[in-house]
Amino acid sequence: MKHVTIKDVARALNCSISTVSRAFNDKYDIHPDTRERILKAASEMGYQPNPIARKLTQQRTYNVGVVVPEFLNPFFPEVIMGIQDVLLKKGYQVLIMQSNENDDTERENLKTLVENFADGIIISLSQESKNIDYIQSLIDKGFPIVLFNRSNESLNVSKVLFDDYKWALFATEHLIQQGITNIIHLAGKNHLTLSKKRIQGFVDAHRKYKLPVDNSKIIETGFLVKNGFEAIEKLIIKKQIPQGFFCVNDPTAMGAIKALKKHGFRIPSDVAIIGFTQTPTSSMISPPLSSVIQPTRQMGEVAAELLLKQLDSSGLIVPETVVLSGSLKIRESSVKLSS
Amino acid sequence: MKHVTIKDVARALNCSISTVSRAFNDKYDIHPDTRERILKAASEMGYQPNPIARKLTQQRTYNVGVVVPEFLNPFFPEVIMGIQDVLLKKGYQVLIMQSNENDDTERENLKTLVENFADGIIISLSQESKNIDYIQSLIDKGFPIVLFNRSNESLNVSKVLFDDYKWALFATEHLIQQGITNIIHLAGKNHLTLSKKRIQGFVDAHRKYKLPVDNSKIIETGFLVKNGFEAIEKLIIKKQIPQGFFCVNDPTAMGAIKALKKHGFRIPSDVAIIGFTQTPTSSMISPPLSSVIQPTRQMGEVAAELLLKQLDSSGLIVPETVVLSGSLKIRESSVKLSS
DNA sequence: CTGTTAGCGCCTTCAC
DNA sequence: GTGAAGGCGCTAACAG
Repeated sequence: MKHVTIKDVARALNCSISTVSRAFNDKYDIHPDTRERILKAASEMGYQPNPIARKLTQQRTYNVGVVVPEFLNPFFPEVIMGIQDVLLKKGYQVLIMQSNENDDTERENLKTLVENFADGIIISLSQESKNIDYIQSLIDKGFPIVLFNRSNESLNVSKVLFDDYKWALFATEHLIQQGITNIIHLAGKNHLTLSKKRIQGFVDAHRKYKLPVDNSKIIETGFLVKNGFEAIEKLIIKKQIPQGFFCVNDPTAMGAIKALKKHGFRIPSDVAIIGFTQTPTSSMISPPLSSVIQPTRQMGEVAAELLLKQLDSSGLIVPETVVLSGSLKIRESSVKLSS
Repeated sequence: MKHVTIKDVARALNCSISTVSRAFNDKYDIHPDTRERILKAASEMGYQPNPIARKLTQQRTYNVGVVVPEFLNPFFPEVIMGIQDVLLKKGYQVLIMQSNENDDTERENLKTLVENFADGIIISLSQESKNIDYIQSLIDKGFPIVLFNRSNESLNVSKVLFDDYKWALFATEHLIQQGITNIIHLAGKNHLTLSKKRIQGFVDAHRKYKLPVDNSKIIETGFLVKNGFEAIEKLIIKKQIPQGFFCVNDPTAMGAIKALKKHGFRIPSDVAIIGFTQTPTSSMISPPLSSVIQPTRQMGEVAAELLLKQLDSSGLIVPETVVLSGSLKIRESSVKLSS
C-alpha cells in the first residue's frame, strides 16, 4: 500500500512541495494555470493529501464523535443516518460509539473521542447521567458539543429536543378522552429532561380534565423492552393493573404488552396502551401500537447543523435549543372498542 | 484545548523526549525506575501521547472500518457490538459506515476508509455486489479485509459465515414435516452466497422428501420489510399464495405477514411462515414468528479476531473461513394447528 | 540504558 | 506567484 506523497508530485512537476500544497488549499495565492496543472497531474498520479498528516498540522481532525446509549432499537440508528447525511457531505468522518446506557462506558467514549481529537461531539445521554459535570467541563473548555433527545437542563449547550411535554400531554389526553381515567405512566429515568417533560405532560393532562394523579401513577423504569416487561410483572403481583398505560417509549410499551398478554389481559379492551417515538415494528405487533411520531432523522440533521455552526465559527457561540414537533399515530392498542 | 506534549514532559523531567517516548512504548529498553517516574509525572501533567502524531510515524492508524448495508434492523448493530467488544480492547477505533444497500455508496465507504488509512476493513456486502473486483484489488494489495454474513464465493479472503445451507434446509423441513408441501421461498439477491445457500437448502429439503420444486417456488426479493410486503402483494394478484413461506430473513417475513393479514389470510392456519436470523421483535408480532437463531454477536467477535490475526502478522496470511451454527426457534407462525 | 538525529506528510510563515 | 525552511508530536535507528 505505497502511497504517492506531495513530494512525488512536486518532483514529477519539478516544482516545490509548497506549491503543490497551495494547489490543494484554495486559500493561498497561486497561478490558476499552475494550479490546474498540479491538480491534473496529481489526480493522474493518484495523489491524495494524507489526511493524517494534514490533521497533525492543522490541529483539526474532521472527525466528529457520536455517542448514543444503544443502537439496537432503530431510533438512534435513524438519527445517526441524519447526522451522517449532513456531516459526510461537509467532509467530516463520523465516529459512532455506544455507551450501552452505562455511565462509565459513556465517559470512556467521550474521553476516547476527546483524546483522539474529535473536532466535536454529538451525544444523547445515557440513562444515569452521571457525566454531566465532565461534559460541562468539556463545554467550558470550548469543546463543541451538541446534545440530542436525551438531555439535562443544567447543561448549557446547543440541544435538539422533541416537544416531549406537549406530545405526552396529547398522548395521555387521547386515553382520557376515551373514558379511561385510571392511567399509569411507565416513565424513563428521572435524571433526563425527556423523562421529566413526559411526566409533566402526563400529569397536566390529568389536571386539564380534573382527574386525580399522584406519584403512584408514575413508575420509573427504563427504555428497553425488558424494563416494560418487568414493570408490568411487578404491577400484576400487586394487582394494580390500571385501564391504561402511557409508556415512555415503544420498546417499553412492547414489553408491557408482552407481559400483559402473557397474563391474559386483553389489549385494548382490558388495558389500553400508547407508546412514544414510533418504532417501525410498532405497527406489526399485536395489537398494533399507538404512538407519538417523532421526526427522528431530522433530529440528526439538525444536531449536525448545530455542530457545524460551532465548528465553523472559531469564536464562542451562544447555545441554542431547537425543539422539534411530531404527531400522534393512533392504532388499535389504545382504542377502547366498547366506548 | 491546549494539550501537553511529549516535549513538555521531557522538559519537566529534564530528560530527552525519546526517553519519554520509550516509557510509553514497552518494546524498548528503559530503566524501570525512570519509566515509572515518567509515567507518573506524565499522568500528573495530564499527558497523553497524541494518537494522530503516532499514526503519522507508525504508518498505522489503529482504525478499522466496518461497512454494513444498513443498521435499521438490529442484526448489523448487534454484529457491530461484537466487533467493537474485541477491537476496542485492543486499542482500535471502529469506524462504522453504512452502504445503504447501494454499491456506489459502498464503494465510497471503502475508498474513504482506505484513503483515511484504516488498518483493515470488516464488511458485509450490499445486495448488488458490484464491488467484488474493487474489493479483490484491495485484497491483492495486501489490505486486510474480513467478510461476514454477506459474502461472495469468488472473493479470496477470510470470512465469517453462517451455515445457511443447513439451517435453510432445517427450516424448510420443519414446514414439510407438518404436511405443508406447497412452499414458496422469498429469497435474497442471488449475487450473495448467503442467498444461494439458503436456496440450496430450501431445494434440498424438497429433494429429501421427494417433493417437486422448481424456480417458480423461489422468488428473488430483498432483505427489508417492504420487500416481503411487495412480494406478497404480487403473489396475491396472481392468486398464487401457497401453504407456507420460508423467508430469507425476519424483516421479509414480517412484511409478508403484514401483507397476508391485510388480505385476510390467517397465519398459520391458512399460511405458515418461518423466517431467518431471529430478530428481537419477531417474538412480539402476531403471530410470533418462527425463525432461525443466528449467533449474531459472536459473528462480530469472530470477524474481529480474524482481522486482528491479519493485522498482527505483517506477512501474508492464508484466508480462513469460519462457519457458525445456530438453532431453530419455533413459534406460532409456522405451526399448523390442524395437523 | 539514554540522548541525538532524522524523518512521517503536510501546512505555513518568510523571503524573494 | 513561488521556493526554502521550520514545525505539528511522535517514533526509530544510531551512537555512546
